[in-house]
Amino acid sequence: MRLTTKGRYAVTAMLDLALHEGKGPISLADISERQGISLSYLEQLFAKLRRNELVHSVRGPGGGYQLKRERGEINVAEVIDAVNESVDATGCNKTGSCQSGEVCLTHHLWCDLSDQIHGFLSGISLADLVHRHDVQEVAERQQRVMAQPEKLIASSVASAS
Amino acid sequence: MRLTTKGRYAVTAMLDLALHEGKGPISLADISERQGISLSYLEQLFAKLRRNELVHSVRGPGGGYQLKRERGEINVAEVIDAVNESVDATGCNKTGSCQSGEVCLTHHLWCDLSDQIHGFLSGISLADLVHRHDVQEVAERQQRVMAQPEKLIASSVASAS
DNA sequence: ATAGTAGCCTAGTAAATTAGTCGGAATAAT
DNA sequence: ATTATTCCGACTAATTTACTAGGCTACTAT
Repeated sequence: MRLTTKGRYAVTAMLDLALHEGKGPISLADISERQGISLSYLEQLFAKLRRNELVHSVRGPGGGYQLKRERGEINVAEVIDAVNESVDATGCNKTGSCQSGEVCLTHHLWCDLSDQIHGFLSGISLADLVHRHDVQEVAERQQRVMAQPEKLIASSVASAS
Repeated sequence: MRLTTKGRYAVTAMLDLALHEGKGPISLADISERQGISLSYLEQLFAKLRRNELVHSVRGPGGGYQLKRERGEINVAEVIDAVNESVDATGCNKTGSCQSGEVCLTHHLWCDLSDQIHGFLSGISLADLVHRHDVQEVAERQQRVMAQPEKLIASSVASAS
């Protein structure tokens, strides 16, 4: 099991889409700016999200991405699964062949842990996140920063040095 | 966050120690054989476990390792922490500086997930594992295999090819 | 004393993964 | 036609994993 920036980026980007729903397709350039994620990297992640039928793309100018399902029908676990291949904590992919064909001493423990994590994350939808206070606060801050083009340039210069 | 064989090996090895408690120090060679983990790799893991005061070592012939605390007083979370540095799911190490000094859109979600995982794993002690049916079954199987030296050689030859 | 058994320590390494970059299509709106 | 965007493939530096190799140190049994 691994949860790195890859999965975190995917969830963040999907949440960004959910927050700006109803404004037509959202371009990856917008998400890149707002969330501070490399555009090319986002492209790779969205290729996987699209293959997993989580988003729908519109090409050409004014194009971008939209959620393929309703916000309430997409949960965090499947977003991570889409880019990461599973939040499984076992080494044997739950097959039980961890120690030369047989289950290892701790196999069931990792199965339990996997269930725990999956249960937790699959119980949280994008709609749930949109309604959270902390998410709304951060989203508002990001709106304010986007409205100040000078600050944007200053911060990108600072991060480049 | 990452949970790989590293953390799994550590927990498995610690559980092996817990299962064979009361028989004096257990050598890493024994654990290596029983659990199918490379001896040199075990040495590296146990160096960390020792630094974190989870095990106590006895050098020289007949030496090995013993749990430093009672089985009921060592939980799975701290074993993983010892070799892995934390089961933290955030990218900022819970500092909240994920996006140029400020919290990112999904910071709190990862904090919640971290708490969830830590809560689950810290609630399971080595004693709990020792008493589980599935663990006892696997432990008995490992005892039987160890009692058949020919089979051991045959399986090691097979895995080497 | 000394041989042998263990733990201890450092260094190296192949393979995989991460988090990107780069360049160039294909597509659609103006 | 130009431009904005998704799409696609190849490449890469840095990091991590899961090891191996080899030598040293402490201890015990003989």
